[in-house]
Amino acid sequence: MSGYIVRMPGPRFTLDRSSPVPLYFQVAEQFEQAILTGEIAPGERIENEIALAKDLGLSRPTMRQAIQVLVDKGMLVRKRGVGTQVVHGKIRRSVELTSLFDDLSAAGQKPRTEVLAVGKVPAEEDVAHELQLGVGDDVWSLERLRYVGKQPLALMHNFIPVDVVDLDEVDLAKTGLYAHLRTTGILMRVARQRIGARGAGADEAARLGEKKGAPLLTMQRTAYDNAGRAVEYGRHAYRPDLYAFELTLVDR
Amino acid sequence: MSGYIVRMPGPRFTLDRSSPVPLYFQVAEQFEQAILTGEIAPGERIENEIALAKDLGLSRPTMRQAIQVLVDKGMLVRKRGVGTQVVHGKIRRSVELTSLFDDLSAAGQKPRTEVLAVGKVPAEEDVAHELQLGVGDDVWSLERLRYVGKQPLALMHNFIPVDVVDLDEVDLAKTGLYAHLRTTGILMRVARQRIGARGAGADEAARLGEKKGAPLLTMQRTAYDNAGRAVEYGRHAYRPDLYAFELTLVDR
DNA sequence: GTCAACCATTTGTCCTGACATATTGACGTC
DNA sequence: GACGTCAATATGTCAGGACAAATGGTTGAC
Repeated sequence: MSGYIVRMPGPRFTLDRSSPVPLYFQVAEQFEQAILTGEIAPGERIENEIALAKDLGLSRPTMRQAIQVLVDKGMLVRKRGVGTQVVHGKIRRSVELTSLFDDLSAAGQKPRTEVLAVGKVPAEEDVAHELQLGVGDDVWSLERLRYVGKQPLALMHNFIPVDVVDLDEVDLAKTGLYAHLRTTGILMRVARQRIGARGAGADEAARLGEKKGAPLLTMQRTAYDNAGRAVEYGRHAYRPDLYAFELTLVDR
Repeated sequence: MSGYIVRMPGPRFTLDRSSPVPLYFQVAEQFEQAILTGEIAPGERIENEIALAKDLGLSRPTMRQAIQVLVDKGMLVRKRGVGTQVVHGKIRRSVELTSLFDDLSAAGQKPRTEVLAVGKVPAEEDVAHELQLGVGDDVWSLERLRYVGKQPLALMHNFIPVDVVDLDEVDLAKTGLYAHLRTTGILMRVARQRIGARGAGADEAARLGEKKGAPLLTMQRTAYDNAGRAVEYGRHAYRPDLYAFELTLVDR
């Protein structure tokens, strides 16, 4: 035998076939836990698909689907003829379809949001173009300033078509915009982002506690729902000393 | 019947079963072409999986796999009980495991690279950490300045473990670093990136034709090969008026 | 006329089975 | 001892079938 073989005949992997959670997902979740806790070490090979499937009483396609989930997340790497092993390096969360509010909440920090302005405005040309509307059509305009502790972190400006949601009755200081959209049944499936940088304007600088011309990290995002309809367009500016985008790329 | 049904019984979809290219990939490629050329319009529903599989003489799993490729790219959206349709909005390339050189070449522009310094240096702490080496171990250090036309665009600093590749005999002014790594059999499968911004230092500013303190877009990337071994760590700075990162996020 | 229940459609999940292909190590020959 | 060949192993691809679940329209009852 070459090198050490694997543990993980799956001593405490449990499957609930009566659960509505798909089997492949149950397996993927438990594998992810085992990797994150270090129970399966980085670089370690896991057992082959067929044996794993047999151990868990699953078919090979289902087992493959479970492994694929983690491969897509960049936690596992497959090598034909060799096996599947855990990637080295600490795992970072990849960019997902969530907002900064979710990010910070998950990180255990205390984000605070100040709503600067909410209201309906006629869409300018770029907004109309991104949201697939006509120039001058009414859209919600939402400007917010986000803090972490006492530090201003991000200046966010969102535009939403008026027929998507009604923002008047929402306390956006307490609820994240994306969280609210989710509760109303708006599911965002695809988003296109553009990340760049530029110098701060005078007004931005004042809001963010920076000087005019100070470097800002910028992000523009257009999000689309299930039906391919554009539901949100946002232009945001971040203080680069407090925020950065991390992402994991996987080549397939 | 609701709405219009679909074209695309696949008049000129061709499959080559003797080709080494997987069938699902052949189908995905031709579908992608049809979408990019507008032959299948945004918002349009495509035929259901079973009918498509039958038309092309494939099994449903294979057909699903083909569609999944495009769903992962954010070009198609599936809805259970309804069907699969083309996403609205123009499709942008998502971030992939390629370098700026590839990006610009593909865009038809003429990138030029000036090699500022190549050599072996002892790894500093952060470099050693990212590359899973000891502090002081020799690594290749590669500094390059990239131009588009006469405009300096990016200042790039890469670090590569000495046992991964020999950079002495390579003309890095003509060959992209990633392209060279690929030709030597180094395949990068996973990369973790961090995108941020900061003000330019005096030396950077001079190199990039900017003023000291001017906003720069920064990217740090650590790439891992098949075996999960760290093969490259790079710290790069971009002129934000000439470059931005675009990416497509897909929620699954 | 309104609303609930039903049903057809379509994707989601899961199974069994088979063969192809890349990789690695062991064996055997020179 | 060095090198090429072969076999074992593991993932990659593909087929065909079955049932579950969500969606949206239609039908029927009130």
